[in-house]
Amino acid sequence: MQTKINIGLVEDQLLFREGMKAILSNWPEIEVVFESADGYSVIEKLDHSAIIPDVMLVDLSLPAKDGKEYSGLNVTEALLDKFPRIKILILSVHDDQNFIARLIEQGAHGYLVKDCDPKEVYEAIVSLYTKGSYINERSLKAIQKNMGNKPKQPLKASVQITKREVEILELTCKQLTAEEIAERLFISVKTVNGHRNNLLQKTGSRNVTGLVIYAIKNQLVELL
Amino acid sequence: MQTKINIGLVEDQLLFREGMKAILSNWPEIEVVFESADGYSVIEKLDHSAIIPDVMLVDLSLPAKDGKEYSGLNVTEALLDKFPRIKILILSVHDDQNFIARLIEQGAHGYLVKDCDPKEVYEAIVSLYTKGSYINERSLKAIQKNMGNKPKQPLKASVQITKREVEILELTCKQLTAEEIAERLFISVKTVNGHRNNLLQKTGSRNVTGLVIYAIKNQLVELL
DNA sequence: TAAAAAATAGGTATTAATACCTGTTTTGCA
DNA sequence: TGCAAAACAGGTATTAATACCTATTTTTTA
Repeated sequence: MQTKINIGLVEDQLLFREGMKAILSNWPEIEVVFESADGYSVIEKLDHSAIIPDVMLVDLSLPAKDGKEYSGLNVTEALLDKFPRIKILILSVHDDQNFIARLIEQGAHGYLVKDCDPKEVYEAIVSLYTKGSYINERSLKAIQKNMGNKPKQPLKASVQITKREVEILELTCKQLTAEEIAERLFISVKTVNGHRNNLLQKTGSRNVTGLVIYAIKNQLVELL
Repeated sequence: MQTKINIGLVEDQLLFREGMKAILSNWPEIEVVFESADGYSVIEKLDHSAIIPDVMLVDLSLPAKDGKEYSGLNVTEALLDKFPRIKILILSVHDDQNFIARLIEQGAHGYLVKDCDPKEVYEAIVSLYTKGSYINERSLKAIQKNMGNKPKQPLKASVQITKREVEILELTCKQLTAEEIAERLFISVKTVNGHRNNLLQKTGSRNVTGLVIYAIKNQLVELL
């Protein structure tokens, strides 16, 4: 009779969450005791939760709310700060070496691609619970490659994008020019360009291309 | 003793696929008999498959290959053409009314958001099997809203983006200017702009913003 | 209610992108 | 091997975006 490993899920898609629960139910020593569909209420929910999970599976690309970011990264930061005993396993659709390295550097205890085998998830969870971390081959390579590779920019400055700026971003993504946006919003072109310049600053972009990518990555705009 | 409903899954993420199988295993009358991680091999796999599924769950945003598109949409088209008896249920992360309407117009028999309840998936499958379609409230609204709303542009012109154009797209998404791309590829700025102009034409975009969005939507570039 | 943040608007340059052309060379395929 | 597509490159304008500023008004929040 061993102790159960308590799992928490932070993932916006209900289907994926349910699927994960169904998968994990194959291993009786694992139990999902916490769930959240978003990042911004995780800490609050945990404060009112009877059971604190041992391992938290966090989706990297959680949707933003009101222009504020609550990505898996932010959740990781917050968890490390408030619930340092919880081990964090990042789940992501992406498989970027550079990114994995930075994530682990930030404090995540493990990283898995959503395309991985269910068994790997199990192994990762057990490893996180018993050893405190799970570094698979890919992650290890990622870390090694990025070792000493300074100048490391901060992964995200965790900047605050204002409501108006999100509007500008949305219309920019709809291929409107600054002039058209100005007309649409009944403001001066100068103002629109001011917002754009601020956005370029805040997001560390060089041009609209960067803004669009940023907006999509941080789910500030709808892609379809 | 009733007949089993044979299900096929077309979804690139293994975890999601496994999760879906686990979820569906709750209903004994449903069985997953076919799987594909991509869109371009579905027809071929079906040709060699002993059991043809009754209902095919297709992820809308399947990755492209070699610049050719094989989205859920293309799979739908191909399936309708070659295996018209298979009912198609589109799964998507997005919830855009306009898009749902067009998808159903294209021949899909049902549409579900990935954020839905597992029970809804079951209901949709049963409905597709028994009635041949599954239109929930949202989908219905979407269709009604778009009824008669001509001028309907084709959902996708299914244009062919060349290898070089994809390169240009990738570098453009990395925020390089035309001049920088020219340097990088050892070609003239004029050529780069030529490619860009062609891309604008082919994708029906007004500016780089449109190109970036197109590239991401069609997964011609990596987002991270 | 005072201070901070956001939104507004202006000026002045420079650089980049886009819209039209024309044409040649290279490459892949039937 | 010959055709078609792709890649290449040039010219000439025009429009849009970006990089710097400064400064006022409105809104939010502590």
